[in-house]
Amino acid sequence: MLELKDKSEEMMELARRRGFIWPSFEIYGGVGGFYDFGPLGSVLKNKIIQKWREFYLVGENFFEIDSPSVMPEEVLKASGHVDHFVDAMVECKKCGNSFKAVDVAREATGKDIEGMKEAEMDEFFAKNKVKCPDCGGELGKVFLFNSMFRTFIGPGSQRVGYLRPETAQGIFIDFKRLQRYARGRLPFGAIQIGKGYRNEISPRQGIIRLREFTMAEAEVFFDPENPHHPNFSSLADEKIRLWRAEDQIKGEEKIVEVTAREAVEKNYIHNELIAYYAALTKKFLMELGIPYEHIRFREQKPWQRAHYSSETWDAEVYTKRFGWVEVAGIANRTDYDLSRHAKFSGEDLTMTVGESGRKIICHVVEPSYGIDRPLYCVLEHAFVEEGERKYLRLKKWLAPVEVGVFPLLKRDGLPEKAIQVQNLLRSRGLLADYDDSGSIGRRYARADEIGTPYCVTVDHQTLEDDTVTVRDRDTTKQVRVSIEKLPDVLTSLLHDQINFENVGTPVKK
RNA sequence: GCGGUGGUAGUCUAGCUUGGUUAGGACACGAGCUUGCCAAGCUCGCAGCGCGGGUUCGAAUCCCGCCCACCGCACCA
Repeated sequence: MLELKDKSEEMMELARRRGFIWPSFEIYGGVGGFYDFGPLGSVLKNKIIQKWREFYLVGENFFEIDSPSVMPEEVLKASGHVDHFVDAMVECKKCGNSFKAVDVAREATGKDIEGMKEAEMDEFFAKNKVKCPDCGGELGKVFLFNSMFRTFIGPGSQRVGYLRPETAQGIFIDFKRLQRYARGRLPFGAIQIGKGYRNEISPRQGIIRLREFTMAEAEVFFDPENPHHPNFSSLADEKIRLWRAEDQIKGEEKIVEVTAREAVEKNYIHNELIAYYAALTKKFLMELGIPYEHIRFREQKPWQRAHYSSETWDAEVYTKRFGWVEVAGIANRTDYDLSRHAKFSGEDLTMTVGESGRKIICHVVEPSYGIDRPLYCVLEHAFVEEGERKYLRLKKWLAPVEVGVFPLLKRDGLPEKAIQVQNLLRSRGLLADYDDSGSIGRRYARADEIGTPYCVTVDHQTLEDDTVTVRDRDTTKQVRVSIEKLPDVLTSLLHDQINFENVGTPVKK
């Protein structure tokens, strides 16, 4: 176990050193829960987002929108976040420390006061003569700490706003226009990719718990009388591993492996759309390079669910560092959000369906993904050690540098030729980096470390016949390819469309 | 938030106990030489005591506060 932890620490050190992930505000000492993506991390992150768009924008044919991160208070009152996104706290009048009211009560009296109103908590503390757990001082009144970042819109601090805790609300707000855009089609989906903000009391676990993070969310609107996905059959036979709430409650770590169809038939998952998106999520994660056995879906127990959810399945990925990590959640949000926004805004958010002209409030199934967490999982799973050789075995298409271009020697015109090759590759849309520093072996090692799948080397033979060697990261084998064919060959290789052995003449070591 | 441990170049680290060193090394990085394919070698170079205060003639070293990281607890809608 210790050894495994060292390995993931080594991976994080690599990520920091080579420009994937950096602590934010570092020269001012840093602030917990915030991270920057460096040059390589940014590309990697964007590639993950691009893949997600392939799944949801292209594959599902959903509508993408982009709405503000700052939201006026009314929106989040309606959504329930102002009231439910909170912790009750007490502050000591003497030493000034703040504590969770529930914890202080449990520590002092052994009683659970979860669910009480603030006034009831005040009464409870007074009756039980509860003092500050740190200094024994008098406790102040219970107050609610909301985990949303609060701000003001405009000068004069009149209008309260919050940084959005989820991108989803932006979609619900636009429902009227979206359903018109969909021209009556149901189900239809809308997606949004962007930052979300949660003012965590104590962020931990590096990039796993951030105060500002990127999420990719889809809201699938459907008629509650017809909760079917038109393409369910295309994923019905996909296998998924489920950890049901029932088994969790029994204390059993029992995983049932079923197809999406069986999950619905056996009533493990109570909604076909959820089963469909679970299967799609599994495919997405595997596409990023997460192995099947390291993916499971955990059903949230009733009391764990968000205030808006009637059923939630979390997609979890196994990591050495943090154990099972939630990377996506698929929730049945019912008509909660639309009903609430209809009520609070006074707008009609119903939709008319079918020949009967039936008016319905759409129900919503929400597949909601983090981007930062899967990115961590991708890095951790990609990091391999083969003796002294340590490198990222990233999926080829995911690598932030796709090709390294090296002159074998720094003379005889080889650097100039290599730069020409690099320019050719970049002009064809490939992320190609040039490196002429140190021995050729060192350069291969540098490239391997950041997961560069192919390295092209220009040697003396290049000057004679315009061919170069192409080296495969995983096997270190080389083939000789003509420069003319190089862009197409590399592009095909990156998308696993051809076999490395078949792209050119093998080079003897 | 609580308790514990820690913070010295890009990275890993010596020095801290017992205050006074030009703060040492290794790797990495850069320049040059060398090098016809997998972290070779040589020369030179860049670069550091988390932040703020205090004690002291003098602080990387002692004291206080803060920040950050790691472990455990709690939290994770």
